Amino acid sequence: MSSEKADAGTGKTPMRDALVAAAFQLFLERGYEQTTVDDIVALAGVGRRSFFRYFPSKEDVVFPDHERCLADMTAFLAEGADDDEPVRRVCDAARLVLRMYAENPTFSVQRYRLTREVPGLRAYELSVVWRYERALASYLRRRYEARRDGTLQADVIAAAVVAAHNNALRSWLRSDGQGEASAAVDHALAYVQFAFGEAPVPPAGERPEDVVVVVSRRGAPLWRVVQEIETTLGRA
Amino acid sequence: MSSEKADAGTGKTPMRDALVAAAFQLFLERGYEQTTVDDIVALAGVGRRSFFRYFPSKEDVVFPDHERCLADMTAFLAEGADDDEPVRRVCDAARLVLRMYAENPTFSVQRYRLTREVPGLRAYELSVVWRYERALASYLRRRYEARRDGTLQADVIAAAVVAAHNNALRSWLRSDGQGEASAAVDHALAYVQFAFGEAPVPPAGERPEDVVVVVSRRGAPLWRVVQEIETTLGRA
DNA sequence: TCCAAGGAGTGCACTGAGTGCCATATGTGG
DNA sequence: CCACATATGGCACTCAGTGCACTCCTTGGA
Repeated sequence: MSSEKADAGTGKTPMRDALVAAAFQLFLERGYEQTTVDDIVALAGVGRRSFFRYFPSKEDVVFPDHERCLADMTAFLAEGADDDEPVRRVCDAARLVLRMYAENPTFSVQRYRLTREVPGLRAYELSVVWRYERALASYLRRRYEARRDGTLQADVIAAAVVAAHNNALRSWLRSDGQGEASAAVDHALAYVQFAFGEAPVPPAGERPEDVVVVVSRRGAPLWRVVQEIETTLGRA
Repeated sequence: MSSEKADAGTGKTPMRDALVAAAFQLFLERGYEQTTVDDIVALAGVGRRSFFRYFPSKEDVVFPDHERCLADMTAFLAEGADDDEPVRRVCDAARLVLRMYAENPTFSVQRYRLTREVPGLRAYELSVVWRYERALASYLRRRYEARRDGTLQADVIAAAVVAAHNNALRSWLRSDGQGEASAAVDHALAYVQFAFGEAPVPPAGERPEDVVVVVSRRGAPLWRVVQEIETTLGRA
């Protein structure tokens, strides 16, 4: 009905936005810990109680859009429940987070500076990242149910994807949001995808028949063989 | 001198231990959030102010030994600054953490249950784990300075090692500390070591000459070759 | 034996985050 | 005009954490 909240789920409200704006203004000019919730609500011209209606804690106002992004990621993974290449799927899911950061470069950079300085915010960010990681891991766990060590692989790959994503994201944030963020993230994720045995975006024109391999001693452990290949190709 | 603190660095004092004991007794019988710092100091029979002398926050009393363990890990990595196989080194560093957990199985299991239930403690644990991960990552960053994408690889491998370690550790904790923890962790870490191209403990008797590989088209990308090998060996 | 000096522990008052409860608008449909 | 729900505000309270000053107690020296 038209009487429902027009922005159900998105979490966008004039009040909410006003609080975020007031909070960041003060955080940037005095610092996070030097700003009390009373300061924020005073500047926003609202009651103190309303702040905690919109944000369960003072830290939450710094990450106003992660809740929505996490929901997006969960939905994205749910619709790819039968993707052929699960690792690629979680990499694409990670790109959703990057996209959110890239939508507001200046805001993201400001927030990055804050979280780097303030230990409390860094800790809070960890718990946010942890939820993304768990979302990726539980997707992979479902996909790897049949495998031996499926949950182990799921956890490790999820952690690797998150680490690669964050490595690229942070280097982009450190450069004040200059340049193309997605290129760096693509590169980082391709590394992970390769390490865990899925092909990164297959270079067109490259067909299975193009590579012929002969291996002696079929019982040899895979790691030995790979080592040998690397030497043969001169990439060690 | 004999006048120095007898336990410099270890953080062990009668007072500290008494506080930890009192805290856990109350946490287990009433729950973490239902226990105030005043309750703890009352039970321990000490002044409230003393609590915060030994523990910067209420959460810290739940992880009384991680500070020391982190220092041990840093030292361990420092003395292996020229190890031939950095990945193995960080895996061994991770085993130090496992050892700390395994030294007090019942305590570790109790703490595990607490951290699983209480969101605040889970968040705090994340920041502890994060410090371990950063220690591993900065070791690897130094070792990989020369490599292209050295910091990326360092971050990803550190995250993978931590994830593998935690996967095995948690499954051990879930089983009430039954069985041999180190076996599961060894298995998990071997997976990571393999995925990132270092050989896990080389099966004795296995020599480079045992494996002969012939590859056509030396220009082919490594991932394609590995894929082919896997199919050839029937492990896909 | 007496006297500094320093550290360990304590008491007290204060700030600030977060919560529960109730009062007050501000609609909305009957 | 009346229920009724929903958004907001005010107030009082709990509790974590901090700064400061005070009391011991130990140790070492004269």
